Amino acid sequence: MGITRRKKKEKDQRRRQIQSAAKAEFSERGFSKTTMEDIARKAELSPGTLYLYFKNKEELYASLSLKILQFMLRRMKDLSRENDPLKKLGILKKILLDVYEYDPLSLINMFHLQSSETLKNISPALIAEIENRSRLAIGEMAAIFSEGIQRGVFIDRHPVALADIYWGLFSGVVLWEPSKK
Amino acid sequence: MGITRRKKKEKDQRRRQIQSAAKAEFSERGFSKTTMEDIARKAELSPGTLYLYFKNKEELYASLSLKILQFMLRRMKDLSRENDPLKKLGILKKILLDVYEYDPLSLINMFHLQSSETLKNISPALIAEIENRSRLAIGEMAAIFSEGIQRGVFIDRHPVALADIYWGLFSGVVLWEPSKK
Amino acid sequence: MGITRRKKKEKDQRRRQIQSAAKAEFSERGFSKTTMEDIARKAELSPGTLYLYFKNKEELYASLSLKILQFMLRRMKDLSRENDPLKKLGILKKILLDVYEYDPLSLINMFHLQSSETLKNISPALIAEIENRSRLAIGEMAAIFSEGIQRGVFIDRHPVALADIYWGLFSGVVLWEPSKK
Amino acid sequence: MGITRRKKKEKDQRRRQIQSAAKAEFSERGFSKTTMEDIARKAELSPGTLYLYFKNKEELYASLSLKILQFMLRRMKDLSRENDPLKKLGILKKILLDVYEYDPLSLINMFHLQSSETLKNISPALIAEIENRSRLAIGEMAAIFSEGIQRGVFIDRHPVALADIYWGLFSGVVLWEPSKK
DNA sequence: CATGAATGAGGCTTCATTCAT
DNA sequence: AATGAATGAAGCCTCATTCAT
Repeated sequence: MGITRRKKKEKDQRRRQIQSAAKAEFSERGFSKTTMEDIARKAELSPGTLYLYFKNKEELYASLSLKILQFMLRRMKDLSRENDPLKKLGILKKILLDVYEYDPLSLINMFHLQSSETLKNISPALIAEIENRSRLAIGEMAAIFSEGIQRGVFIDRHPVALADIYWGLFSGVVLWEPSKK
Repeated sequence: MGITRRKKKEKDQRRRQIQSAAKAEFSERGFSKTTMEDIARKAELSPGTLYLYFKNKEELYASLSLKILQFMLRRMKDLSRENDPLKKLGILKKILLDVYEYDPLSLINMFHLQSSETLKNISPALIAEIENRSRLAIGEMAAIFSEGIQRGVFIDRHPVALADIYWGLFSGVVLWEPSKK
Repeated sequence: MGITRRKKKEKDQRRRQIQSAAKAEFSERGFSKTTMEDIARKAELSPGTLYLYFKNKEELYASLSLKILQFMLRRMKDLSRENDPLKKLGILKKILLDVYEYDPLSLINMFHLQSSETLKNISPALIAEIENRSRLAIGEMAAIFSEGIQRGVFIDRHPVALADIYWGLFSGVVLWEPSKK
Repeated sequence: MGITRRKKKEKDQRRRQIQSAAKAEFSERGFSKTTMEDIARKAELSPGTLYLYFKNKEELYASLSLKILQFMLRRMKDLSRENDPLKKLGILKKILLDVYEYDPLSLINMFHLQSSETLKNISPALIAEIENRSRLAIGEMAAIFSEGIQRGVFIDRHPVALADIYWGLFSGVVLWEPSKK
């Protein structure tokens, strides 16, 4: 089934091509101001083609979040190899920076997705998957703080709150960065 | 001129009424997803009336940023009364928290304005004013770091960069907050 | 409240103006081939205006059925004044012809609505109302046959079936009529 | 020419396969709401293939009418063997019922074709052929009435009008039937 | 011949903005 | 000044049709 395989590969390639164009456009103009035609033009495709790969505009947008979360979770595997909470925090910092470098635009999209309106046109399955991975990521971070508190290395606050703050600080810097142009 | 004065007062009052409604709606749904009719309904006015007070949707949006920046700059006057860079930083923290408490929604809108889409329909004059005030605020903050570095209290990095980071952290926390629902 | 009253009247008038244009266009080209712009042009309005009076294309279409059913039911009041089943049948024939003459186009639309796809964009309330009235009309007809059978004037078949047949014959002639051009 | 013959047979077979799928889909959802992909899926072919057998959607639709008309005309040959107008009418009734039973869906499609939207994309040749056969069928029916009137068996009305009415009643019942669900 | 990915025209609908009252 | 009905441009999306493989 060599042909089938190649077909699949080309299809995946096309998907990525669209996602790449979408990422650039969404990041530059935001979700609402970006038109499907903008994305199609950037991807050098016709508008109709986008719909062969993504059910609608919102799913295309959300798919970008999924990608970056996937990458982040993969990298978070590293954390389990380290024991010292402080060092874990260091690794976490490194991971977040890596994620930012790997794909700053997607990251920004994700923050927008999370901090903005409920995107009601996204299929429940996709939403569930994103929420699931988000929870995993925050949970992973909370675990670091939880352990640090237990060992008396970090101050005693709710671990999830600490993870939230850390995350908030990071996203603040990330969001602020491009606005300086 | 008593009547003229009263007229002016009523007009200002109406303006604020609209801004207040706009603030709430923009914060909840974001700029693009908020319709002028949403705002009019919330302000208990008709859509047409909004245009008697604001040239268009974007200017109404931008005017919210202006308001909070005004407040912030007024509060920043306090900084000049203090000499010690570390204490100044403490006061700055206090100011930022005050600003957040004074009007979190406007603040969120402002961060969105800065970090997101290019609002090309805003009149150059208004943009200039916002940029000007933003620069003033960041400059005020940079001055703190600059002084601290000179006195050897802070590490030696570019003061504006430090101010940016501080500001980024702040906005990160502010923007992250509501997304936790 | 003279002004309010006048406003209401004008609004009703506009609704009818749109329905009238829609009726003509739908009858000529059928539901799917008729565009909202066609209707707007015929009504000498802009496309957007149609949506101030009807939620969407399907509701506009369905509203035409409602109108004709209303007329028909009003006319069916006459039936109760007559006792003889055969004469009732005569009156019924007259009513159907009146309905056809009153508004042949709407009648055709209604048959298309009934005999075609499920129009899933119609609000449940409107669907319920149409179905309710349809049932009333068929019920009224069935009652005639039921009585006629009891008195031995009509052959003994299920009254609703007879009503269906009668209705089917009538709609057959009605549908056939315009196709001869 | 055995191979050529077989090829032709396979081609015909494919054509019928498509028509069969089209018939089912058109009957269920109507012309406009049925997509070429719907039909292709039902026929277990790809959309592109349909265009190898039919010039476009409308011709595919119209071809269904042609088929049933062909069948009807073939059956109408029987009429010439009978002399008595009343008996002819009985045979006609039988024929119409046969046609309905032979292929109710095509019949419904045909009535829709005739009673609804102008199908301007159909090739003039095909339209001509359909109209021709329709006229033949109606003519055949009119002949019955004509003869019956001459012999004083039927009331004296225009024979074509009588044929139309008879045909209208028939189509009414046919179209009404499925709408009762 | 068959495929099915790609195209792009065109339809429905929303909403910022205007303007007659 | 205030209204709110009307406008019409523009966006999302569908789907008949084509064409390279």
